[in-house]
Amino acid sequence: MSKLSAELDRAFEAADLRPTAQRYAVLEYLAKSEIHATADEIFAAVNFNDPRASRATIYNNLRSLAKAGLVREVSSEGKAARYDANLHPHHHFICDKCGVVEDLCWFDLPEGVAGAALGGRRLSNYEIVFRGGCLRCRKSHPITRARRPVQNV
Amino acid sequence: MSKLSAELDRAFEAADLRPTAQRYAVLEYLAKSEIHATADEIFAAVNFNDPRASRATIYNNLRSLAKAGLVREVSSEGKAARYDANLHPHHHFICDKCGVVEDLCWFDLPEGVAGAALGGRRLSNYEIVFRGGCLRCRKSHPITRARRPVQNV
DNA sequence: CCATCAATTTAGACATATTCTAAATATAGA
DNA sequence: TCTATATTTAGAATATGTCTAAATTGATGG
Repeated sequence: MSKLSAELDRAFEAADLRPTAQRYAVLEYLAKSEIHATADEIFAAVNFNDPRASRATIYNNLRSLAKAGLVREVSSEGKAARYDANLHPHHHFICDKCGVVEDLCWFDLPEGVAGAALGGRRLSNYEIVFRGGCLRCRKSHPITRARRPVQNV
Repeated sequence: MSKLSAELDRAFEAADLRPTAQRYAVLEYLAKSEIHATADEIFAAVNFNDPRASRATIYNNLRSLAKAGLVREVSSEGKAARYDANLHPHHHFICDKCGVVEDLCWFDLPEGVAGAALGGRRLSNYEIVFRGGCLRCRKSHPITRARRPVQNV
């Protein structure tokens, strides 16, 4: 794996976005963190050592980064939006029980499976959101099953 | 297509959820409406004729219905959550330009494509979220294209 | 190095969305 | 009917997100 800082620099370069200290800190935190943080968590983390970003700046940067495709807002059960660095494509898994959002390796949909459903719409990207029991929750409740069986995928 | 009221009755029955007047009205509205309404829109619609549901009740019922799987919270770019009746499985399409959320016909993932990505996680369900230009927006900007081409799916 | 311009940041006020609370009401089952 | 539980309610309280106007920063050209 290449060094994170180099990867972030490349991402800013490719997106043609000024890597200001605050904006960089937001993306860096999202790239390092596993938790798909809320704006508030990002605010706290970025300012942990040294208060140097206001709330408005966190929101401003989340928007500019999202617009550039470097971060993604992920489906959040609660009310606060959760954000995810989007440096590499990936799918998501959300635990029904504990709500954790996990990244899954990317795989393409096989060619042709979605064409009919999409009709004539122009497609720019897609992601699959899986739900079920995460490994941690499954361990504590090994016999839990989906109410209706889901086809093997 | 069977009558909606019968379908709603069956859904409540299957979910073992009391079909109170207010709860029924929320699900009925979501099932009829195409707009993936916010809590506030549901509140306004349900009370249009006759004020008979408070905001708290709308939220309470959205939660109980979501927990039972009869409605789904769909990814909302803005801040107010949007809800969708989930009586039949379907995927979603979100327009990059106008933000509209459209339902797409369901299709299964081909067997085996996701197994490796899921690891040992227990799967209860999944959905695919596609993004791009809806038919209406495409019509007004026919030459728009994805910046990086997306594989045909 | 300086002047200039546009982008960014900031604090805090503001607006909106959601949850909570405690009392009232409705419903199912005995 | 009686009882226990679930649901509903209005409004207060909280959480989340946006806006504003002034200050700061960084890039560019002279």
